[in-house]
Amino acid sequence: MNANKYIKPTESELEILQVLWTKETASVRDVHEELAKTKDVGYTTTLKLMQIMHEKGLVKRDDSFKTHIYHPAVSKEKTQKHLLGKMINTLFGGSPTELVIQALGNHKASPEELEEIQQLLDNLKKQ
Amino acid sequence: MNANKYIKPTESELEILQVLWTKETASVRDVHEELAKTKDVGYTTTLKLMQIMHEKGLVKRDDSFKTHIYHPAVSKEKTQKHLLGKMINTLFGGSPTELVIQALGNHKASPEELEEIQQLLDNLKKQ
DNA sequence: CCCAATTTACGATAAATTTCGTAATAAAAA
DNA sequence: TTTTTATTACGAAATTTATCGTAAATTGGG
Repeated sequence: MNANKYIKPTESELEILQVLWTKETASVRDVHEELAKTKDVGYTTTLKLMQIMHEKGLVKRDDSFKTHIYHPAVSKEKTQKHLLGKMINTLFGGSPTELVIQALGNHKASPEELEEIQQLLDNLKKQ
Repeated sequence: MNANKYIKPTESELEILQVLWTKETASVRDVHEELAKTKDVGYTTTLKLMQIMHEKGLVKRDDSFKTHIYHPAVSKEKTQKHLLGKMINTLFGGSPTELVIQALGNHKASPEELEEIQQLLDNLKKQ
């Protein structure tokens, strides 16, 4: 039996996942150099975090070479869904609509994006 | 001079703010009884958290009576905006549209709510 | 006034997260 | 082979967050 319990990534772990979702595959150094662009942090800190993420099952790795190669073990979509759901509950009183309105009201979207949302909305209305 | 720096509420602090935003004004006991409905936690824990929130400037209080009366010092809207913005950046690659699509796709909304979003969308398109 | 009940203050501990130093290991270069 | 460099492993410290027990203060009822 696989418990398969959802593990909530911490703030720092999310930053690392972001990099891995983009690169799909990366060494600790790859990830660290990416993080170092926007953050002042030591190499071994990133290493340690990625090791912990491996223990938690947030990432997989190929350690058949000296330089281990990591890749995400949780999908971006599932993680987005979980954390979004949580935010809707703790910050928007359980109303996804309230969140959508805030998001659209406060953050600019291009006409193309608005059209994309329109189509999704049309689909939802049909059902 | 007032630094006026944004303070990110922790998970627990957000739960308390939720209550205060709804009740507008509340004693520690009021808040605690609300939290206790869904959470197993001691009274002094809630008290301590609210005291810390007061130090941080997240809540204000009237302590001219024995039972102190608290109320939020940060608005729901501003807090939503901040945390939503952060989530858009760290989890949705900076695209509010991606977030909206996730939210609408994964969380049911009523026809009335869809209509509300439609109207907002129409307004945004006009500009 | 005195007692019981409620509330705040305070401090200590626990738990989770982040940080990094040092040593061991492996690989590459000289 | 010897030396240098890069990487991982490990453990400990620092930081942040959450928890609660105990004591002091305040209030209202008897």
